[in-house]
Amino acid sequence: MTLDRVFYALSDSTRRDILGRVARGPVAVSELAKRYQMSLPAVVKHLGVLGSCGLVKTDKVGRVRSCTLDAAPLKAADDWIETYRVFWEGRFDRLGEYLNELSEDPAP
Amino acid sequence: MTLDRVFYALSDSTRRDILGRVARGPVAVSELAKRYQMSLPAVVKHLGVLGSCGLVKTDKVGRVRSCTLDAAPLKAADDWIETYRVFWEGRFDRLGEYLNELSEDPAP
DNA sequence: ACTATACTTAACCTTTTGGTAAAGTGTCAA
DNA sequence: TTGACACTTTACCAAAAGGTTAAGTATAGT
Repeated sequence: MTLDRVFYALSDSTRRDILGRVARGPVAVSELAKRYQMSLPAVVKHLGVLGSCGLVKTDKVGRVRSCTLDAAPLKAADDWIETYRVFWEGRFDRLGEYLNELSEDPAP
Repeated sequence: MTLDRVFYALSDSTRRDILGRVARGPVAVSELAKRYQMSLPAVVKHLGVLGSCGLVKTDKVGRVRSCTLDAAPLKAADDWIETYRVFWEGRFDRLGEYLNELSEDPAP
């Protein structure tokens, strides 16, 4: 599922850092790569992970590929986590309604 | 980092489904395993992933191990995602303050 | 004591991930 | 036109992930 890949993309600190950087505005791939102690192809692979779940869009003009953030998939991730908010907020008076939101499906 | 493991734990639909189940109350391992088309050791491995990042606590009494939800790590994940909320809500009037929240550190 | 239950552990297998190095391609600029 | 730059592609590697089966251990019930 898409949600799988979004959460997976977020499970690496380099990729989260990349999101932090592209959130500030378009960045070139090589510019981005300077921030990390790894080869450029490695950074490109991380961008591939972020791109395949839609978190980062790229646009190549000339020889420069610019990367920008698309936060829409983060909303999907947030919506999923949101269901559990009552548990860490301790609003057990609202627990019932939240439990009803949780699916009762047999298997995934 | 812990956040790595939390997001990683959430990147699998079986594990997310397990969270949905334990949220409803304590469940035994074998009871849980009945829901999935995989062997019991496979389910135990998923529980290991969920346990190692703190999302699921277990308590063995007799020969039965009961699993319960601990949503605290979800709050950490939510806090991270929350920083980006402005991007999918399109509140670009507030963009500036959110950008300041994003860390400016050189490398992770 | 015997047996079924509920895990637990171990060994193994395949695929995916995250990285590398090195060579190739396309574009800009002097 | 020549060279530097910005990727891009390819081939490779080690480790981790997700699953399997099979055997082992501890407890509960008869």
